[in-house]
Order: sequence, then C-alpha cells, then structure tokens
Amino acid sequence: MAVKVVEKLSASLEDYLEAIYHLTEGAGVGRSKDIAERMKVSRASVTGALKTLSEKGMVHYKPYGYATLTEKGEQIARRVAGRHEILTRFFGGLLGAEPATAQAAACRAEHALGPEITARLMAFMEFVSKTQDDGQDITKQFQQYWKRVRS
Amino acid sequence: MAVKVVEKLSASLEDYLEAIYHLTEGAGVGRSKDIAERMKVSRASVTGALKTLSEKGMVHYKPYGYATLTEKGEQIARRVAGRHEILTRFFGGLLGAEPATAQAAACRAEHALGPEITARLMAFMEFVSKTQDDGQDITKQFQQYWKRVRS
DNA sequence: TTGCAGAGTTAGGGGTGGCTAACTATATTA
DNA sequence: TAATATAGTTAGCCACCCCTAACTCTGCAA
Repeated sequence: MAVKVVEKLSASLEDYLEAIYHLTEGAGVGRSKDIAERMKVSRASVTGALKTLSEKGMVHYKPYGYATLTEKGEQIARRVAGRHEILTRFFGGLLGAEPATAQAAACRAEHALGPEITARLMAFMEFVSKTQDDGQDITKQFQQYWKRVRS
Repeated sequence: MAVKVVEKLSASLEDYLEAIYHLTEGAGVGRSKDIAERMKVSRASVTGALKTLSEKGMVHYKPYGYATLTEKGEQIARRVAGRHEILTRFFGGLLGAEPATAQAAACRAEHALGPEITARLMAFMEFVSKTQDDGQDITKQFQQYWKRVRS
C-alpha cells in the first residue's frame, strides 16, 4: 500500500517537464522535436524521457502523439519554472550578471533549491524590491558597490 | 598539442576534491575510509574516484596510500569550498535558513555557479555586511520582513 | 614472526541519461 | 492515392557513479 506522496525526479527529468511546460504555454503543443531543440538533446533522448515521465504519471504521452503535462507534472513544472525565474532575477536583476549568464546559472541551480530556501529567496527579492533608502533601492546601491569594488 | 587549460570535473568529482581538501586541512591526511564516511559513499566508490582524479592530475594517489591534492586539485577544491562557504552564508546567514538546510542546499548548488556569479555573490555578501541603515543592517531588516511576511 | 582486524581494492552489477544509426509512422503534396 | 520528406521510435552503445561481495594488503599485538 505504498502511497507516493512526493515523486522524486532527477534534475534531467525536471528540465524536461519545464521545457514541456513552456512549450505548451499559450495553446502550444509539446512536440518531441521542439523539446529536443529547446534542450539541445537528440530526439531519441526526448522519447526516452517522455516514456519515463509517462510511467511516473507526469505527462500524457502516446507514441507519435503530442506530450502534455498531467496535473502532477504541471505542479512540478510550475515549481521548477518558478525557481528558475526567481534565480534568474536574483542573478541578473540584483547581482547584475548578464542575462545569458544568469539564465544558465539559474537552470543549473534550480534543482538544488528546496522549498525552504526557495520561499526565503522569494521573500528576499520581494523585500529588496520594496525597500527604498534615500530614494535608492538595494539593487542600485549594490550596483554602485560592484562598480567600485571590481577593478 | 592539446593543452588543457580548464579541467572539467563532474559535480561528484568536485565533491571528492572538496572532501579531501577539508580532511587534509590542519596536518590531517586523506584516508579512503574517512572520505567515504564524510561523503556517505562506499569505500569502493572512493577508490574509483581517486583513480579518476589521479588520472586527471588532481590528487597524488597510490593504491594503499593516502590521498593528497596536487596543486591543480587544491586550486579547484579551494574554489568549490569557497562557493560552498559563500552559499552557506547566503542561505543561512542572510536568508536565515537552518544551518543544516543551508549546508545541504549549498552543497547541491555550489556546482552550478560559474566564476561570474560567484564573484558577484561574494561582493554582494560583502556589501550586505558593510551596509548599515538606521543602525540596522540588511540582514536584520530582512529577518524582520520575513517574520512579518511568513504566516 | 605470525596471524588477525581493519583498510583498501577488484569484480561485477544496476540505474540514469546521453548519443548515433536505422527503422517506422505520419503528413503533405503532386 | 502514391511518393517522399519529416517526425518519432527502437536498438545498441558509452560514460558516469553508485552499490555489494569477496579478495588483498598492512600494521599491530601477542
């Protein structure tokens, strides 16, 4: 009578869910080829991943058909995408890294964050965006500091 | 005439270097058994990793002997340990997560950060520790915000 | 010096996840 | 409707990294 409350997914499978999530946004469909292109893997790898995700009840998938997320899959995809987004804003917006650099780091780090850290980081970004001192927010202050400090 | 400027190591191998680095600090030696215990892997896994790291010129290692880092290995280990440390301070010190939670997340995230993000994060932590507003540093302000916001 | 406990290694196996090559299904278009 | 291009799958391979079981080495104690 094992009831799996939390499905543990590998970083790789999480990435597939996230890709499908973004591809199916706005009436799009999850085509194998597009997933492969987006993730820069072969179509064969996508097939394998879809099979695994299907077995885990994360995607609706039939051979030669489109892939769509199940409720469970979408839930996880949203969470991963959320982490990705918050990290991108942190690395890019606050720390001031180049968009591409911030994106890449976020994609790698998103799997490392648990709910606790995620919640706190979200609150922190909110806190930062709300705090104003002398008409200057923390972002601006740090950007000045960074300019001064890097040489 | 290929000159490997940057040796790419897997997250796993980086972890082994970091473990050896910490074990050999303060006149200690890198014993296989201790590495295994620290990393919670079997001794057999350690042997395999040491062999690989030795081939890559990261550790001095002879069967049945102690492991020590080469200059190249120590350089990488320092970098990884530094990232670990800065992330722990960020997650724990600034965001206020429990030490164990912060540690664990840092260990997972340390491999995801490139030099650019690392440098900026270090500067940010420095900036935070130096900034004082109304006799309150950002850490304290955020902790108050967090208390208010979480429910 | 011998023998034994504990440390270290080897052999073999499993899971994941990527790849290419070759095959099959689908869909488009003439 | 039949040919063909494109999308998708399958099969087989490799790399990584972990495991257990069984063997070997080393150093210490009797």
